[in-house]
Amino acid sequence: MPEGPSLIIFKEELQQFVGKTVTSASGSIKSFDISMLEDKKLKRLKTWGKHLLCDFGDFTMRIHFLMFGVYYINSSKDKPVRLYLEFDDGSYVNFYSTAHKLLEGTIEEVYDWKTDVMSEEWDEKTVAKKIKSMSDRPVCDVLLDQDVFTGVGNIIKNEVLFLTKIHPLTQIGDLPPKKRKELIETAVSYTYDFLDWKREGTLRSHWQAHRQKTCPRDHIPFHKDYLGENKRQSFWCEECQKRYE
DNA sequence: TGGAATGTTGGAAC
DNA sequence: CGTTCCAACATTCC
Repeated sequence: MPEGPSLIIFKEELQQFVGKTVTSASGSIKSFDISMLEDKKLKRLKTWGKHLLCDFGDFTMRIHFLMFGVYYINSSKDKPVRLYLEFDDGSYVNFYSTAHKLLEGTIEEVYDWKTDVMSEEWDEKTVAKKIKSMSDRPVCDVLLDQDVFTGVGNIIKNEVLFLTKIHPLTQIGDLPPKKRKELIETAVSYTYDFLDWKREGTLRSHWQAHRQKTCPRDHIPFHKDYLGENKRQSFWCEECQKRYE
């Protein structure tokens, strides 16, 4: 389900549990002992890209929603529960199809928010510098690299490449400096647009390339293929998206 | 109705 | 031992 902006919304919706203490915890998680969460107070929630970080003081639980992750607040659905948490005021939350991991120590040591597109600490220079050492990687891969564009997912990738008129297989090193800057800035601005549209419930109607059949600029058919390291679905227009070489 | 999809991980294989 | 590959996870939509 989620790319970075959705995690911001998740964090807001789950904020009601911050400051409350877990009275009961169960589920099908195998990566750690769920009973560790009992009697622990949820101190704060943070996000790093697509990671939801639940700070319990001594440790942090990282939740990843993968493709189909979802949660239900004060309600359930008829599927196996990955994690059920009940709090001291009787409220509860169920997580389904999520991946959980326990992180010891402080999360500040583990995560760098300078690359997190949705973070206040996001820093263009840091990203520009990282990209410099990746000259032979195609842009479609670099945009999905969570250590470079933390929080960007496949939809954002397709839309950003369309907006910047860059062919997905263009290598980073072949982009003129001005274009490279535009790529970075558009990744951020589009991600904020994504968040606004997600809140409005109008995200899909704003897709110009992702899952589209025809280029809205010149009305010729989009190309669709599975590109890059992870063979992710790419939609692009051979006419208006330039392949720099 | 089967296959693909807003994603990542961990372990096998090489 | 480093890298690459692939199954696994799980649900909804077309």
